[in-house]
Amino acid sequence: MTSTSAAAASSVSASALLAEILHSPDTDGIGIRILDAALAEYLDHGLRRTSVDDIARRAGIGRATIYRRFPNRDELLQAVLVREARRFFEDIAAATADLPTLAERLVEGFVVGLRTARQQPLLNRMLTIEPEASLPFLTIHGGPALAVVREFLVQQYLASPEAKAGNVRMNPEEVAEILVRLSISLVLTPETCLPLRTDEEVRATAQRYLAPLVLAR
Amino acid sequence: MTSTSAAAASSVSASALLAEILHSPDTDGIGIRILDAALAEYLDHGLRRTSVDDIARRAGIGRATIYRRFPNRDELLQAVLVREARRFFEDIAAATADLPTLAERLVEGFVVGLRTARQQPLLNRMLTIEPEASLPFLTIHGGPALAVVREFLVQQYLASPEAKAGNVRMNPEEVAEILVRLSISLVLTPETCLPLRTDEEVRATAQRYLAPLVLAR
DNA sequence: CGCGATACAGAGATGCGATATTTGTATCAA
DNA sequence: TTGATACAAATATCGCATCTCTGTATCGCG
Repeated sequence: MTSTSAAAASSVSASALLAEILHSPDTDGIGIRILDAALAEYLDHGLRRTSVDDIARRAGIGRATIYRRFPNRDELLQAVLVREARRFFEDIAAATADLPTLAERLVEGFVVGLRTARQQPLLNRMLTIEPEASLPFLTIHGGPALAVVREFLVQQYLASPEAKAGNVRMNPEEVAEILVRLSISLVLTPETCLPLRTDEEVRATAQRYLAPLVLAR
Repeated sequence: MTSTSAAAASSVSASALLAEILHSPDTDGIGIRILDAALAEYLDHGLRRTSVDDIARRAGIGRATIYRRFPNRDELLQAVLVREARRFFEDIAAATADLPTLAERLVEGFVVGLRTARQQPLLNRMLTIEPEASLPFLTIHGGPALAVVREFLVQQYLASPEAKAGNVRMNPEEVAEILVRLSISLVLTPETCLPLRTDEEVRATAQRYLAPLVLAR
């Protein structure tokens, strides 16, 4: 293994990567079984200690079959991460789809995003058992990840009826980035004096400190 | 070397650690030479690859002398970090001492804090050459560091004339934590869409997005 | 044709002694 | 109080052998 890197996406633009995540091609039954097995192995033994053989055995298929779907080990990991990211985005989108105002989308997106990220099994498992591999992609090499989530939120904001009506003064990119940075920070360093234990607390805190960002400038 | 850890401060309270930093005993000439030499060695070769011998040779003193001032290798590192932290706090305090309002202190503290952190030689050097050692103390084990800076900012806010007058509605701890989390995030992941290139841009951005926090709730 | 199984070379990881360095303490003379 | 030296124990480092894994090719099979 040379890189363990799954965020080699640094070169492509954030919006291109986001599009790839949101419209990732549906794989067939075997493809899903491979991704499921890979995810399970990653959770059990980490990225480092998971071999393609382990995944194949868990999926009950031949190792060659995996190489027929995925160019190499790293791209398989990439595919697993893309799927998790898509699920993450779908959760947020589902929770904010019916909200008309920008402020509501912002607050609820933060609530659901933070909760989902905090509960994300793979993310949290990697942070605890393989921080040396995962931390860099959320910090010093976190530009791409940050940009993708930011662009997704921008998309969500711009899709709101209020935004479509055209009376929005805030800069969606900038506000989104602030929210994403705070969320990442809270996932990486959960110890906080902010009331963020329950969803209700998160909502109230976001209401108080983040909702006003809609009016900035 | 067993820990490389300098943030073993997890057990002591943040305010106690802050007091230790702000009122760290002034060392004599030799003590300063040791700290200077240690800092220089850390910058040149990193924490991992610097031995007590290296530091002694650079300081032009005997190795035993170092052990007479500092219990062990780790506490020497600790002392260097405490001194850097004190300088960092002093920079912020000096820049905001004459500012009467809470909002001004908040904005200028952010401007100076971000600039100073971005330019901090040791911090940036460690993040680039030894991320595996430094990243955890700003992320998964970043609670203590976060709390110390937060408590310092709270102290700064409460020292403002406006706060002393008693008409402050905001929760200083919570607002401070948001600022610190954003600052750390920006240092760890400099890639941003926010206008934060020059001091003027940082000030304007803080004015727009952070100053309103004073009025929260 | 896609799958599972097998074989294979090259790369990379792992384990393990031997060696060298470093740590922390003690002791000495200046 | 300092610098120099000595010392044992703990770590780090290195070389080397071994093993595992990756990625590709090739087979027979349903």
